[in-house]
Amino acid sequence: MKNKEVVDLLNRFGTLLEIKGDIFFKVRAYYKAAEAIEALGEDIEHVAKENRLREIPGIGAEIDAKIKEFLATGKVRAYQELTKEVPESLLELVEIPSVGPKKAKMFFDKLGVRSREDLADALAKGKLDGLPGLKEKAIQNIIKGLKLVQEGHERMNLGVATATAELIIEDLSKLPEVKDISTAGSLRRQRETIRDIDILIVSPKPQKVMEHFLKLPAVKSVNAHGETKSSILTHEGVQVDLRVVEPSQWGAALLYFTGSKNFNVKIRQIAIRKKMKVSEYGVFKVSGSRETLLASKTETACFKALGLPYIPPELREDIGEAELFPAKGAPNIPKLIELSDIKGDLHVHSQYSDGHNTIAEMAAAAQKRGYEYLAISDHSAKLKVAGGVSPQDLIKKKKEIETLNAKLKGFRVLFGTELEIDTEGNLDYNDKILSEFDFVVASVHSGFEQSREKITRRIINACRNKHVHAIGHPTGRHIGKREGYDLDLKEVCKAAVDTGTLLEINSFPIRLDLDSANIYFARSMGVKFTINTDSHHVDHLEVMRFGVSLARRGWLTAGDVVNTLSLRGLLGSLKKH
DNA sequence: GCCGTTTTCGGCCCGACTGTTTTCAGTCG
Repeated sequence: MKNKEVVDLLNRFGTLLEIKGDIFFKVRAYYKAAEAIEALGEDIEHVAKENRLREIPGIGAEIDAKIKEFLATGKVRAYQELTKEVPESLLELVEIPSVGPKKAKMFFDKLGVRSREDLADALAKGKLDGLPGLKEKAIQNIIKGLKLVQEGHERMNLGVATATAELIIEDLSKLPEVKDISTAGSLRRQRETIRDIDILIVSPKPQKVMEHFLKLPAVKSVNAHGETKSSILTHEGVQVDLRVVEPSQWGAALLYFTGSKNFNVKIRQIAIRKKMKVSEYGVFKVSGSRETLLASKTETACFKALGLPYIPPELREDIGEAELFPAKGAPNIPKLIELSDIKGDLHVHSQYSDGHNTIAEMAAAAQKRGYEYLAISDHSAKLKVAGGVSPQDLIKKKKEIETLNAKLKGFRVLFGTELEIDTEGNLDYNDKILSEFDFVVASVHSGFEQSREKITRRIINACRNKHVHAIGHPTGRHIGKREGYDLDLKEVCKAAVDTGTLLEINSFPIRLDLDSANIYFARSMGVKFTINTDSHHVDHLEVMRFGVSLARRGWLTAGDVVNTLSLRGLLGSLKKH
C-alpha cells in the first residue's frame, strides 16, 4: 500500500505551499486531501486504477492528477518545481514548536537558513537578533523548541498515553475543586497513536486547579499557563494540555476539545447552514449580531441542538465521514461494540511458547475478567525464537488443557495455536495436526520485505486452509518501529469472506493491527472479526480495551465480532472442518 | 484547491495564549 507515501507527499506539498505564502485555502485543500486518504482504509493504487480518486471528498482534478503521476512515476513535477523555490529541508523547521511557516520563511529569506542544523548555527552566532518581531523571549522559545525536537517528540502508542493520562487524572481527581474530569482530544477518540494528552476539568475554581496541575510531580517544564488553559511537559517528554471550564460549559467544551479538528469543522459548517454557531462555549442561534445560547451543558444536548444524534468520540474522525454526514438525512449511528460484550480472548500465549504464565494462570485471569473462554494460541513449531511448540509437546499441552477443563466450571480453555505462515506460504503443522485444534490463528512473522503479490498470496493461501479460523495481526506493523508489510488488503478481505476466515484485531498497543481505517474498509467488504490481545502475561489481558476501541473506530457492532458470542455460539460460528 | 438544498463563483471554523505590540500576527489545537 502506498497510502502513507501519498499522505506524506500531500502533507509536504501543503506545508511547502504554506511556507511559500500561498493562499491558506489552497494549503488546506492539500491537508484535507491527505487526511481523506489517511482515512481511506483501501489501497490507494486500487482506487487510482479504477479511476475513483475523485469520489473521495477533498480530492478534485488537480490532486487527482498529482496522485496518479506519483503512483505512476514516483515523482510529481509540480512538487519538484515547488522545492526549487522552497527547499524541502525547510519542512524540518516547521516541526520545531513555536516555529511556523512564517518564521521558517523569514529565516530562509533573511538568513539563508535551510535546515535545523543551519538554524542552530544561526542561533549560536546570534544572527536572529534584530529580526522583525523577534526578541529575547521568542528566541529562547525557539532554542527550547529546537532542543525538544532534537530529543524527539514522537507520537506514543495508545497504551503509553493511557497510562500517563490515568496517573495525572488520578492525582487531579483528588482535588475537591475538581467537579468532573475527562480526557479529550485524540486520546478520548482512542486514536492508535497520540501526540499530546488533553485533559478537561470542570471546576468553579480554575486557578486552584491550575496551580495544582503545574506542581504535579510529573511536570518537568511549563509551556504555557493561563486562567483556563495550561500546557506542560512531563519528564518523559509528553505534552499534557489542561483546560478548566465552568460546569455550564462542560458539554460544549468536551465536544470541542475532543475534536477531531475536521469533525469540529464539519459540525460548524452544519451550524452555519442552520444559522447557528458552535464554539467551545456552546451552540448558539445567530440572528444578525445577536447570539442566543441553545445548548452547552452536555454533549448530547449540543448534538441535539444541531439536529444530530449523539456521536461517540471514536467516530469523530474522517473514517466513515460519508456515513456520518450523509448528503441527505440524518446520520445512522450503529450501536457500537463495547468492552462488556467480549466473552473471551482467542489469542494468548502460555509457557508452552514465549508466554510468562502457565495455562492455568492465564485461564484464571481470564475467568476473573468474566470471560467464558480463552484460547491458548501458542506459537507453532517453526517459530523457534518464540519457543514454537513441537508436535510432541502439543500432545502434552492438549492433555493439560483437558485436565484443566474438567476442573473448571462455566469456563472453557480452548486448544489453540498461532500458526506460522512460512516465507513460501506453507503452514507449519500438517492438516492432521491442525484438525486437533479448537482455534487456529495464522500469522506472518517472516519475509516482511517480500513483494505485495507474494505476501498477499501467502495469506490468502492460509485463508484457504479449512482449519485456519483467523489471520493474526494482518498487516504486521509495529507502531513506531516498522510499517506493515506490503499487503493487498482488498484481496485478503475477499478471500476471508469467501472462506469464512476471520481477520484479527490485535489489541496489543504496539500492534493495533488491523488499524481503524482498515477495519472500516474490511467491514465494508463483509469481513467478520475477532478481537484478541496476543497476551504474553496475565496482565496483558487488560489491553482488550484498546482492541475494542479500535473496533469502535472502525464502526463495528458486537455482531461483527465472533468473540462476543457465547462459547456455543462461537464454536458453532467457526469455519467447519 | 475544492465544492454546491444559499453558490459553477465566492466562499472556506473558532478561539486561547504568547510575544510583540499600542491593536495584532503567529502559532497551536
